[in-house]
Amino acid sequence: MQIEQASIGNRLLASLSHDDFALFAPDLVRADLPRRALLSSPEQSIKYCWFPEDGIASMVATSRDGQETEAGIIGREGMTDIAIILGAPRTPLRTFIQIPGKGLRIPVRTMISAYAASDSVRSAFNLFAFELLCQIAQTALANASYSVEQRLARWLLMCADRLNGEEIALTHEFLSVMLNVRRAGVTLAIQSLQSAGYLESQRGSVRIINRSGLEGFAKDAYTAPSF
Amino acid sequence: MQIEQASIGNRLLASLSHDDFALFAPDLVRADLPRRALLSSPEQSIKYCWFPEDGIASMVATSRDGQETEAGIIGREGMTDIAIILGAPRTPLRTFIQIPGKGLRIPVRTMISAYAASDSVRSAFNLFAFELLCQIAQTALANASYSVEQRLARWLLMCADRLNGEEIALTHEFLSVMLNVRRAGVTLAIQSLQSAGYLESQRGSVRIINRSGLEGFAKDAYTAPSF
DNA sequence: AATTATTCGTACGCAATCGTACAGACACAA
DNA sequence: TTGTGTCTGTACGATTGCGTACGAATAATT
Repeated sequence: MQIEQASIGNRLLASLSHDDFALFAPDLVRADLPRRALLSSPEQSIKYCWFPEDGIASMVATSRDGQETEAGIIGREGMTDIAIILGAPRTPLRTFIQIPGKGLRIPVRTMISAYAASDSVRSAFNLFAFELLCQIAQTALANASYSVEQRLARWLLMCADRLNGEEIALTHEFLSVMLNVRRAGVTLAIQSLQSAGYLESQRGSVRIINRSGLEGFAKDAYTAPSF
Repeated sequence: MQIEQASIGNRLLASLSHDDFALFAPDLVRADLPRRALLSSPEQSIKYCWFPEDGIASMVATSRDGQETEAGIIGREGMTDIAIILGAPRTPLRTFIQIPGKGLRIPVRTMISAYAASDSVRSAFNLFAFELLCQIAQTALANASYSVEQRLARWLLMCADRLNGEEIALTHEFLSVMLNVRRAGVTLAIQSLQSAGYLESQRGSVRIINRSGLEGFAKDAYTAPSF
């Protein structure tokens, strides 16, 4: 009944040693991650950490006046709510499912004790925390320096890195919130990338058809992930 | 000859227990932090972690095509090169001194072993790492959502939080690099904040004279620090 | 099949910011 | 004092992206 490590699609969990994994296994539960599922928010205390196996979670920075922008995304390479392992009881960041999929969840308490119990768990998770920090810093750079089209290109590439296909199921409206630009701006940007031959798009979905071209267009807004 | 904890102006170090501090004390060296001093960069491996006591260090995200934007700042509330404690051998972020001051440095090796040796050191430093992550996420939000004037206001407030006076010695040119805007844009923004009565500025320096007014102007671009 | 809700394409004027340039003000050194 | 370099104020057109709005296309529902 317990989940076997070999069956796990999340790379962070899969990379753990057998002994380390045993700290998690008894409390791991696999579950679907439906679109818009709220995994954590500033208002409520965190119950579970999630390890996505498919789909993408989005970390969003918000301000009281209603602004919100995506700071980073998390897929099968990582985990949600890094706040927990870093010892913060709450987080100012909202995390929710952007592209549905499935994943494994574990109670916060188990997460904390596993982190405390093993040096190697700590180092694996700390490293992911730092990767996340760097990703967020890149987002800050991209938001300040690059055009809407380039930021969109970056975003699509980062999504594709974390998914199985090159098909990304999202509406323009949704993308506009992530990038903090007009919905109409997304439409134009997608058209532009499409007419350059990098994408195909239908209602509610975008497909990358020329990945290297898209990378070239995004320039240094996008840097390939280290995982 | 060893530095006494009571004499320390860095809050992260000062907050450690006596025993924890003893892990650092033998290798701590106080030194000046002159303007533009490079504390770490992607190209070279990190030798020391720094604990500023006065002055401000800036973490900058860069891309090969020459864009650079500040992701976050570090003053006496924290330490530079969080990468070290999170186990990353290198960092994509450049850290350098923006406002000169002084601080304490410690060899990376000592830092790592102190982190490994004590649960309470770990939790103090992890918490700072998370605060930094949140600060960077806020920067990403600010860059995407707020005007140059508001971003400038945020930045000045964050600096003032980490300094002793309300005097901030920086040129427009320098600020323009931090915020990734035109130098002329900074001049206009400063004039605007000045004519609203929030600031005084002279060549090479800005002084906040109405802090609460400035906070009101910055709106939710700025959130007061938790330290 | 008809109706309703979502999503997308497109348009328009407007505001913010850019890139660039140049001259005046100030600071420091010779 | 005079010169030299740095810093700041200002200008102007160009460009990007915004806010808004409306209709058309596509899905979902009755």
